[in-house]
Amino acid sequence: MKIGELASATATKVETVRYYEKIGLLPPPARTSANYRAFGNDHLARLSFIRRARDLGFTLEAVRELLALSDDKAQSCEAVDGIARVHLTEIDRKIADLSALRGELDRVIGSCRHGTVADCKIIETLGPRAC
Amino acid sequence: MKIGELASATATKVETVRYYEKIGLLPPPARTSANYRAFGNDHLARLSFIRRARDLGFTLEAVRELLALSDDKAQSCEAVDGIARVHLTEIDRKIADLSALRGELDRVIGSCRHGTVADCKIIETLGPRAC
DNA sequence: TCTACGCCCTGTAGCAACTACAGGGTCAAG
DNA sequence: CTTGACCCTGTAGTTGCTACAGGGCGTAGA
Repeated sequence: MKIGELASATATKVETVRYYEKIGLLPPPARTSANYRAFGNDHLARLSFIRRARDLGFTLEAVRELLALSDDKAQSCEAVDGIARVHLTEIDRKIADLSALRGELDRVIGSCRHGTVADCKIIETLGPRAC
Repeated sequence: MKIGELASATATKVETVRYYEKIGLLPPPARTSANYRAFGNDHLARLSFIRRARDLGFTLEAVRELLALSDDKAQSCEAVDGIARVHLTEIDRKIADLSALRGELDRVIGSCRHGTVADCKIIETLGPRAC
């Protein structure tokens, strides 16, 4: 399988595949006589794994750990569960932060009286004399 | 005012202040004979503005626009309102995305039976044969 | 056979928004 | 007179890609 085929099979860009190889997330594939990368089904499986984990918001570092864990089938999956739970906590924190921010921004926008910038409540809120 | 004082007065790191100057967000201040930056109250006000806008999640590019608008006091504040509304929409989208992701991750974690990696539902979900 | 086109290769630089050095200079206190 | 805290410039690192530049390969049509 050439890099373009692998990329389209996993909805990834060609450059991203090469990037994953460069940072050691994908093992270097065999090469054809023309020095083209020749990927196998193991690469397809691994890249699919990476993409799904990324879609779930895991960082590349977390993906790297998950891949290492998934290679050791006999191990208990506590570590896997732990990584996922830490990630969930982070997402919860982000949602909370964004919601608070949303509320404040909404308040700021609501105070706009659509006059000139001189009386703009939004600018005033940001300025040093407000608050 | 020296850079350290300005930084601590605005809860900013010294390097960040220098960075804002470098990218033209803060005007270059006067210098002392020892070549130390000497900031005035205008700098303090401007940096406070920048920090508040950043805390509300505006990008530096948006902050740059807001600063430009706030300098033109006679202008209508429609543009300001517009920038804020666009930003609010983006935040709403981010919250929705994160919430969807959170739900999926929660489901994945809930399926974990705490056995070995070989039977781990989390790993399975990420792998190519699941789903 | 030529050539045009699409794919492939490497390597480097760019994005946001900082952060962290390295390698120096200055200044006030003890 | 030395110690330590602060200041300076400039460069490189962070995350996760993305976008070239400048070349090579392979196949289909004229």
